[in-house]
Parts: sequence; structure tokens; C-alpha cells
Amino acid sequence: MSGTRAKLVAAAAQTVRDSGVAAASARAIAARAHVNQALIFYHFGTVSGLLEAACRQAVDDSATHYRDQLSMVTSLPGLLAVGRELHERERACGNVAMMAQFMSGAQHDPVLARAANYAMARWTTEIEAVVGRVLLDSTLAQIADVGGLARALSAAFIGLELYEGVDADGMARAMESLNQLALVAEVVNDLGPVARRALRSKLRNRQPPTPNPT
Amino acid sequence: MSGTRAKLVAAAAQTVRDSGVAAASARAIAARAHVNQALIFYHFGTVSGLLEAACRQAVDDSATHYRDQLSMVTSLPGLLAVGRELHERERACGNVAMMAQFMSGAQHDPVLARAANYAMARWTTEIEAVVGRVLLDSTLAQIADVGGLARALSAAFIGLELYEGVDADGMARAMESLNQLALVAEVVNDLGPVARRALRSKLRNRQPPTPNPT
DNA sequence: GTCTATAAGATGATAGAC
DNA sequence: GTCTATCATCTTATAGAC
Repeated sequence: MSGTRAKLVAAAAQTVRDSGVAAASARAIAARAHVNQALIFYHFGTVSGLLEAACRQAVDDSATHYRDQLSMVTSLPGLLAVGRELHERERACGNVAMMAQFMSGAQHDPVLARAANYAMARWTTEIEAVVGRVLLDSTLAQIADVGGLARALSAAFIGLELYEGVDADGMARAMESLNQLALVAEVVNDLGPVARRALRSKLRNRQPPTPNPT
Repeated sequence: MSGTRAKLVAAAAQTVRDSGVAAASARAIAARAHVNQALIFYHFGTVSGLLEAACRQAVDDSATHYRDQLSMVTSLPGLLAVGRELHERERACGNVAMMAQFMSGAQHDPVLARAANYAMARWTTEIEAVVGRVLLDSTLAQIADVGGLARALSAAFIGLELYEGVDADGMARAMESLNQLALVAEVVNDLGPVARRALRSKLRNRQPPTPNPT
């Protein structure tokens, strides 16, 4: 198999990470790969085609890499710990920024849309599996749709990444309060059967808040 | 004042809404405004300058428009209702998509970054004020940083908007589970002093989950 | 303020030699 | 598979007439 393909894929990913999808032109990518510009069209047809390949490979690599770590998680606090570490690492190496760029470009490019769809599906599948396993028979699983939460989380992190580039301090504050919310989630999740039943009944017919519940 | 300026600003916003910031070239915008392309540079110096003006005006218009509605909100359920309606309307008219495009472009364009920073600050300020007023002396206000939550929410909605363009069904599912979480938030927020103290103490020294809390 | 014309360069993509 | 050379098109931005 051609080493040129791999070089182009890697260069494409790095170009998007560094300079965004808007600057990921055939010439810019080829220059970074030390490869002739025309080869992009020979191997991938279009620039979008190359970007799609880069997106898919990046997410495949990442997901595979974290699979073992995620499969060993058994508790919600443990999941939050691994999740935080995973997100921090992905963010540091630029993969989250890359995903955000692909998502943005996907809004008006069907090829990028397919790539971004694949990437999001891959991550939410992974997250859904762990979250579902961890929350089995706990309070939160009975209240919320795990798949929906996984999707909301993935999407939210994309937004937070973009927000960081616009207001780093604000993003840090947002992350802190999400961590606080995670603590609340743990507490709610660890409710005993009595409190859990109370919460669920309150969710059913929540209209007038009772003054002093127990 | 020049009507051309206004026409260009409106056309720029609409171009970003329809075709994204990548396609918002001087010629594309000028064509939509039925105005000569060179006037963009005469009035705004650069294309980014025009986009910045468009971003600022769009967010100013929106924020002003919702100010009265938001100022009348007094309860958390009421806030969630207004918030949902606001978000749905902004989404429908394309303002959320526009913001997402600006945020993406902002990652590698300092002028757009300034515009996006202004827009996010404007919204979070507005949200923070209402949320702070509504949550006054309630459970959630004592647990979480209201400003951080406002920022996290704003950023999350940007991510959800991008996600929608990539997987509309997935986005709908994510929104539903966020609505479920909002219900939980309402219940937690309406906890009486007894349960509230229990929750807070659990948050302080949460290590071994007690089997049956009350 | 607005126009035409144009510079100066980047872009995606292809043809054809090797 | 890889290269050079090139086309047609698009881009930002400016000069100068009106």
C-alpha cells in the first residue's frame, strides 16, 4: 500500500488541527506532507475526500486507543475521571479542535458531513456503552435516555472547544461548573431506593413544589 | 448614515446563515446586497471587518429583542420555558447556525474571534442575570457557579447546532434528554431545607455512598 | 460614496510525460 | 504512482475615474 496516502492523511489531519478546515487547501496539505499536490486528487479525488479519510482515521485511532481504558470503568465516579482525562488528552493533541472544524465544515459540505457523522456516531456509541453499563439499575438510568445524554455530551464538548478559542477564561469557568454538576449527578445517582422513589414520583407529577420533602 | 452599510451588514449575516463563513466572500455578500464589491473594503476595510459588524449587530438585535421577555421570568420552570422558546426561535431564523460559523472561523481569525467573544459575552451576561435572579436562595445557586453554568449552556447550544447539521435525529434525542435533565434540575432546586442540607453534606464528603439516605 | 478595471495571488482540478 | 505544467476560476484588495 502507498506510503503517500498515509502521509497525506496525516498531513491533512495536522493541517486542520493547526490552521482549520478553511486553510486546509490541497497545496497546504501537500506541502506539509512533502508530496506533490496533484497526488491528492489521484488518491482521494477531491480535497474533501482526503479530509474525510483523515477524519475517519483520527477518530478510529482515538476510539481504539481508549477502548481498553473505558472497558474497565465500573463506577460513575470512575467514568467521570476517565472521561475527564480522555477529553483533556484529546483536547491537548488537537483532536477536539479538529472535530469542531469538521463539524463546522460539514454544515455545507456533504462529504465532510458524512465524515463528521461517522466520527460523532463512533464516539457516542463508545460513550453510550460505558455509560449504560455504569448506570445500570441506578437512578439516572431510570430518569434519562442514556443515548441522548451521550449525544448531548459529545456535542457540548464540541461547543466548549470552540468557546475556548474565543474566551479561554470563560471556558475554564464553564468546565468547572460542569464538574460541579457531575458531583450532583453522582449524588443523585447514589440515592437509595426510598429517595429514588420520592424523586421519581416528584418527576411524574411535578406541579406545586412541596415545602419540605423527605 | 449610509444605507449601503446596512445593506452590506444584513447581506453578510444572511450569507453566513445560508452558506457559512467559508462562502462569505466579498463578492458573494456584495451580490446579495446588490452593491458593488469594492464598497465592502471602503466601508469595512476587510471582509472580516464586515463579518464582525454583522455578528455584533445580529447579537445586539436578538438580545435586545428578548430582554423584556427575560426580565419577566421569575421561576425556574418559567425560565426553562422561555429559554426553550428563545433557543428555538433563534435556531429557526438561523442565528445559532450563524454564531456557530463565527465561532469556528474565530479559531483562526482574530477579528472574528473578537466578534464571537463579544457575542458570547452578550448572551452569557443576559442569561447569567436571569438565572441568578431565578435561582436566588435556591439549592442550585448554592451548589453551582451561575456564571459558569450560563457559559456552559451557551457553548453547549453551539455544539448542538453543529451536531444537528451532522445528525438531525441524534440532535433531537440529545435535546430531549436535556429536557429530562432540566426536570431533574427543577426537582433538585425545589428541595426543602432538610433535603437540601442532606445533599450539600453529601457533596462535601462524598466517598462511600450511604445505602439508604433520607 | 460609488463605480470600473485590474492587479496579484490562491484555488480545485486535469492532461500528459515519465 | 508520480511529476510538471497548466486552465479556469476565484479570492482580497487597490487605483483612479466619476
